[in-house]
Amino acid sequence: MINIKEDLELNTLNHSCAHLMAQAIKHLYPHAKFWVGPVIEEGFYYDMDLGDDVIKEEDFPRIEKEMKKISKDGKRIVRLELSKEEALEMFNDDEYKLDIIENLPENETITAYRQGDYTDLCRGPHVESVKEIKYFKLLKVSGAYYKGDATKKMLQRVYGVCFKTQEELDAHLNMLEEAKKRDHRKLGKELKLFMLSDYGPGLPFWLPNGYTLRRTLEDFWLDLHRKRGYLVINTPIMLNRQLWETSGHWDHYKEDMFTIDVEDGTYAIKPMNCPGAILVYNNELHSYKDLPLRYAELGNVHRYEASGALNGLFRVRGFTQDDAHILLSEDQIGDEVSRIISLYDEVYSIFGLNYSIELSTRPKDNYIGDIKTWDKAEEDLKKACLATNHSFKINEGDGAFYGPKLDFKLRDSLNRIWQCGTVQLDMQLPGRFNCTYIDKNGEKVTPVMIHRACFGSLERFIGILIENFAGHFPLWLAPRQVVVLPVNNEFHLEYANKVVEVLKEHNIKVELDARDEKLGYRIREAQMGKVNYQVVIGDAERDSQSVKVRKYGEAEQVTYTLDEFVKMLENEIATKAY
RNA sequence: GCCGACUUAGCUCAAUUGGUAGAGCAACUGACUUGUAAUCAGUAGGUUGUGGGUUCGAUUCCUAUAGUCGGCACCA
Repeated sequence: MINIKEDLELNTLNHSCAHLMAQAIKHLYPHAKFWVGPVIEEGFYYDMDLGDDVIKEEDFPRIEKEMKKISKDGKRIVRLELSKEEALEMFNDDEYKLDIIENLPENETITAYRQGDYTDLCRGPHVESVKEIKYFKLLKVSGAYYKGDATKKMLQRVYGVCFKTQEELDAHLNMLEEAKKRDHRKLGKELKLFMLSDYGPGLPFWLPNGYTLRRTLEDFWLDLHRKRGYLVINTPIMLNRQLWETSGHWDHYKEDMFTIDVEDGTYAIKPMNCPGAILVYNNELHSYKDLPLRYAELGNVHRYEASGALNGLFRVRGFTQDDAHILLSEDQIGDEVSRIISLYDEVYSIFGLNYSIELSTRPKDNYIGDIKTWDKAEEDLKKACLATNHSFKINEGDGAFYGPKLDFKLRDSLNRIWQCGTVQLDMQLPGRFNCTYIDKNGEKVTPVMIHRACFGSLERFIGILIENFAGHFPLWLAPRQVVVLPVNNEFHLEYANKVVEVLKEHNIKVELDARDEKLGYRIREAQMGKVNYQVVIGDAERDSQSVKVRKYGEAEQVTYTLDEFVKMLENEIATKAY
């Protein structure tokens, strides 16, 4: 992925391209008014108000043509310095620019950039002349709320990208095409991993291959957490409304919960697992000696997500969180968070995934608890990051109402960012549910709770894995590890069956493909199905009790004894190589 | 939820300005008996997402609705 932010020159070029696009649009839609047009990680966009007009993707060629024309014309880009008064005067017919100017400090010099017949309010910098802006492409158009506020008017946003050379632009567009081939929705269908139905938007169905992969992932997760001292539990899928009133969810998130009315009241399908874990904690009396108590749960939750938010496995209405709720004393927070981060490191590195950490701090208004506790908690999270050698970005005011959190962000094949892991400190819920433990002095004390999930949700994480591996999973995770192909059923089926039996005895996920088709045909299907190993059985193999093996994506054929092959597979599975 | 686009056979896609839906693959049947990415022939498969409307006639135009996709907003 090309990261424009890292290249200041490219950054400037893209910003200038946004102006060029605005100028072209202004030529074609003279009544157009422009809000803001910043550079983003990959290119730029510009938000605009076109009145009753609508720009569609089919209009892009027209706009690009106009942009090229302006670029060819080669006007210089001139920087203007204005006082606030002059700026207000210059843009007096544009309520959007006036809005920006009015919010600028009183005595600051305001700059605008002029290229030919187009002048835009802008901090700059820009390239010297529009003729430098040559290799660009408009990519997508969408609605975008004015000031990002859903209660305000919706503007139109056009996205584009600009490069210094045609080659770089082509490479970028080619990369976008390639990325589409890794799309988990496409691969999920092709490899028969999961499906979706109109009868349940956002409620994925796991097909045999996908479910096999998912179960492997779950087993891996369970083993890992038991080894790390977690107690694995399972709590009900729905619970009485009163519980959600106590937890605060009924007030805050009622609209997002699925509810069921029955004779003895209203039940809500759980949108999260924490209240269940707390009931488990409260089931017995605890001593300070027992802390931290780590309850882990693969918890199936449901949330009524906005229809427009749904997206393959990335954003769904029913999903399984690899959740854990850790109850501990305040002085244990730092150590525990460090343990959690190192666990995430271990897990993500097994899959070869890169991530970035964001620390979300106390919201401005909507928070519970005292500031001192918040500050301490935020400090604990920071220290844990530093202790485990991680840098982090701060998301000011983005924490949950009950506590600050660390979010672990992963990227999909299209470079979109998805939150997967999370570590959230909660100084509220244990109090609401009267959780206690007995301290050294025999006093009842309220513990702190950490909510944490490493994958985030199995659905989302598997979506990321599908894209990361482009559907070719490491052997330990692969739902289809080996396919055995007898050349001729009449002469080779018996030995092929024996090979299958032996592999099954060693828990290898093996299939026999003895269909009445040519070998080339079956090979092709095995390759397209991204089966890790294909084993051909013919005269030579039968006579020497061996197997001829070809690895997915490789041309080389290697002959092993059956025993060697089994050992090789077992070794590869054990090392989790990818 | 909002803005825009899309929805045709199991899958991937066609169908001139509105003229009555086609192909490849898959499936099924038969022949072929196969050595590393598609053997050949035949058969069957569709109320064009769904409901209204305009029209002599709608896959095509209008409208409502559902789903999907790209963003926006949201994401406990």
